[in-house]
Amino acid sequence: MKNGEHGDLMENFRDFLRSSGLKLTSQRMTILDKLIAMKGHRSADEIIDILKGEGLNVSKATMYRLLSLLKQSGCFNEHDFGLGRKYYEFTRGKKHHDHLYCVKCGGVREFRTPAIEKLQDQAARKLKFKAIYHSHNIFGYCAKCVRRHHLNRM
Amino acid sequence: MKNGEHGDLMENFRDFLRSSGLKLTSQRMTILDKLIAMKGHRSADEIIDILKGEGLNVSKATMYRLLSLLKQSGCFNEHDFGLGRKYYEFTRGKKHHDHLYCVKCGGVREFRTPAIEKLQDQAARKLKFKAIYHSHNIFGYCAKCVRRHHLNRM
DNA sequence: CTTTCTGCAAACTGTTTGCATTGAG
DNA sequence: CTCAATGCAAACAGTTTGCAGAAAG
Repeated sequence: MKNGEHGDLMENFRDFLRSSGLKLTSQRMTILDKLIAMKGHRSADEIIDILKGEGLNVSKATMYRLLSLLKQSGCFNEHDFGLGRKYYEFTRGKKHHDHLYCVKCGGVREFRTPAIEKLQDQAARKLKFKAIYHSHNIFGYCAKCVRRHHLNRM
Repeated sequence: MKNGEHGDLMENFRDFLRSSGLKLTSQRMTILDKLIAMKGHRSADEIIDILKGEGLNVSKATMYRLLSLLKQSGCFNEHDFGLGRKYYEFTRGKKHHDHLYCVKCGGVREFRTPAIEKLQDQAARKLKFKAIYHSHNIFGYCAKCVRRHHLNRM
């Protein structure tokens, strides 16, 4: 039995599989193991490539099916930044947050502003709109890229 | 010469075409004419279907190319709600706004909360992130669908 | 007349699905 | 043993592109 967030993920996901009558295969264990190691926001193809680099071949079909289960189980979040592909992120039990996407390097950073959530709930309520979830993304240049590419004066 | 927002759109877009060395064809005029009439947020396919219903056949290629130009010229906005297709909306000179998307009927409603924009700018600045634009979407049930489908107690 | 526009079909990208084989419980 | 997991290739949806003929400037 593994420790820390690794153990948590395994346990949560195993519970989810059991209660859905699904199976925890050795391949799923191996992939999950590596998914935790690669932090951050990744697309399905990126993940497959990284795994291949580590000597683990996973078919697209299997990858997409696994990501779908991880999303359903709540272990992973799926994000759409409007770039034609989806990005997946291990929740690590984090609270909901929004994203800053760097258009230069593709890096993703998170931000959390409870005051914004409150205001947006108010806005929805005022229009009698029953909100379920939201997606709030800011696009621009991350600190690193601003420095590296002299974008200060833009 | 047409009046009101129609005339404005035509003039803006004509200027854009001229300054880019492009041509204002009769087909483009006709389509723009009808695009103004169909208010709201529409996907390329929806637009093509509506036009076909009015006896105007436009190929996908032409539609996508025109939408791309309308976006570049600033006459139309393009939105991605993470649904696998893009939606286009005539700007009508409106200020930037965010969206409420109804997962039941697909309807889109706008909201504008300057306080949120301010807070999000602050959040970005705090992380030394140079923001260019953002997209903020709330998903849920619109007032009509809540009433119609008795979703009050959800 | 030169260059862009248009429609068609083919290409492309990310994702999903059908099917035969493999493997977990 | 039974039902789910896997890999492969084919299918899919939205969008883009190459090309030949039509039309704008």
